[in-house]
Amino acid sequence: MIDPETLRTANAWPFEEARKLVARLERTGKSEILFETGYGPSGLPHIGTFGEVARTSMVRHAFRVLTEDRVPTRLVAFSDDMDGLRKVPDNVPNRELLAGALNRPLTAVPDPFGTHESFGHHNNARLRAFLDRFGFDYEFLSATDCYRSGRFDETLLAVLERYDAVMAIMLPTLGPERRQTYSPFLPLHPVTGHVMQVAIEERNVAAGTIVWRDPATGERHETPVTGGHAKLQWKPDWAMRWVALGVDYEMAGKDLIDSVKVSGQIARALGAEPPEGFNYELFLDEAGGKISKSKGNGLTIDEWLAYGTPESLSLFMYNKPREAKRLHFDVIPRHVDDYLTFLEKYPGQEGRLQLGNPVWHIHGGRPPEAELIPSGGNGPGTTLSFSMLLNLVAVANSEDPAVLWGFIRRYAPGVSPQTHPRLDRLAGHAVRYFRDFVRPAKTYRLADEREAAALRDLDAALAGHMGSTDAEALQAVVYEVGRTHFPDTSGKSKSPDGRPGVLQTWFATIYQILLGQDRGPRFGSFIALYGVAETRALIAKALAGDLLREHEAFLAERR
RNA sequence: GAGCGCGUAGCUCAGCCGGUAGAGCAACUGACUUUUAAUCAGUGGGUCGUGGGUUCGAGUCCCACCGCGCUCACCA
Repeated sequence: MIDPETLRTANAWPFEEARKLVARLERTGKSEILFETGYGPSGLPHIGTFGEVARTSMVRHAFRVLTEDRVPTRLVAFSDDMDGLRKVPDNVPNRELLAGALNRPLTAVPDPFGTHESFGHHNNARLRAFLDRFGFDYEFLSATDCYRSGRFDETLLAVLERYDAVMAIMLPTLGPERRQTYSPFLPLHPVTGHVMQVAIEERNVAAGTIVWRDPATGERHETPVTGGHAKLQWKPDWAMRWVALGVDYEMAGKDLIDSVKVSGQIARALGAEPPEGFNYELFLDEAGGKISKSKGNGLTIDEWLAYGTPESLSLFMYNKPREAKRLHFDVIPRHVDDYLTFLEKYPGQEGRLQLGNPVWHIHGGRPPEAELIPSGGNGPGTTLSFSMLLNLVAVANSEDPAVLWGFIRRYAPGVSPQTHPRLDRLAGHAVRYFRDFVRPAKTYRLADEREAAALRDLDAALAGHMGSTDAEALQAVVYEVGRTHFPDTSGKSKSPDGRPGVLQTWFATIYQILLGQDRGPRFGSFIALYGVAETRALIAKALAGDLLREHEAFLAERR
């Protein structure tokens, strides 16, 4: 139970939104609150779809807490699947199948994947699978079902009746030539099944029909506006849907600000109050420029989830929805770590701060306990950060999680995938990050004669330590070999017993030739964890030029 | 043209209901008994875009201006 005063002053944005709904409830006397998110099924669900549903769910949760769950709420994911197919998407198979179905409602277009009743049904199923994957609580609604079942009929007839008022709102928003043929109703052609964009010649309010002419044949048709024989044009459609379903809240991107305004006016013309709204900012690409679908500079949800957790993505969506934010790979590690930090801080916060903590909103008020690792003292421990993991993977120089875990355990004794399953998943993300960003950036080179001789000596010296995991002893071996081949004669560095030290060149050599990078781990520790035999094999491959060849093959394969 | 947003340390950004500016990274110093990764401790660094206003007090609220970005004006 949260203190009412704390709730009243909670100023996280989902609460600000929820308060708008409380006020609306008092105004309208409604007995439930309906949230809607829209989806256009001519494409697959994407990261924006996730963001809209996630954010709406956060508002919904804040509202439920604010009203102590005394007001029922629903979230409808509405698919605009009666929309006509405008062009053939280029990311589907059997494109010729779609080419023959242009202008037909998406639910009357064959499924190019051959798995569902129609293209619209296919994408609807993908949407639901997508939302289910994240555990969202929602009801799915199909526009086609709503139109056909008669659920929209009453409101459609109201649009017909108030046709002039709707036109008066729409016409000023249109260009001169579009004005000539504009109609809020789009009849379905009785023969071709096409969604027709034609002028309405007559309308018969009593019969509930519109009369139009087929531009191709000149034939006159009279079509009922009800029963799925006609649909509405975009903005009137949105308004009609709000009115018919009783939508109280719907977010939209900033690109839809004008549409929201116009649809709101239409909703009022139909005698209803438009829903409360919220305009979120669009995402930017790597360079802060706009995201263009054709350029493909956006980030897909799968890409995010390859390197980051779903919670980190939720955090990204929670943060500053009104600001344009860069949505690119490089923001992922930070969001993963910010999430971990918020989660760790949560239990120690007082209620007021907890309500402003993103994890409260991300987890519906019940964030899980943080996975801590021993911090040495008697304290509760600390979170192993993702940036640290990324460093450890780079140090481990391996895509094998077991090797990575070797390094993790060295840092945090007693920790394992069994005791820290979420850390294990993070380790998986770190490995992928290594593979896709760190490894490609490596540049191996061949050893020259002097370096090759040194490496051969190192190999021979290591032969006497097979099986050793003594990092210090192994480090001493590395230094001893270095002293022979790369002595520091300047006198600046010395060994503990006063002999000459080793040039940094020796270590640079090791890293550049064996690891393909300029810097690296303390090499004795690396050998201890990586294995003496494995290290010797690594040296052999380097001397044979295989590391360089393999890396070039790896790079070539990625292209 | 209309609308939305941004401008705070070298970089990326936090700054809630106004109360003398913070983090991460980078840099620098030191510790970890041998100049390397990591880790830990510490240091330096900011006219808070500009100009006004409200206020005892403004990064924070209001107005104007400058700069930057995006969106909409055809389709959903």
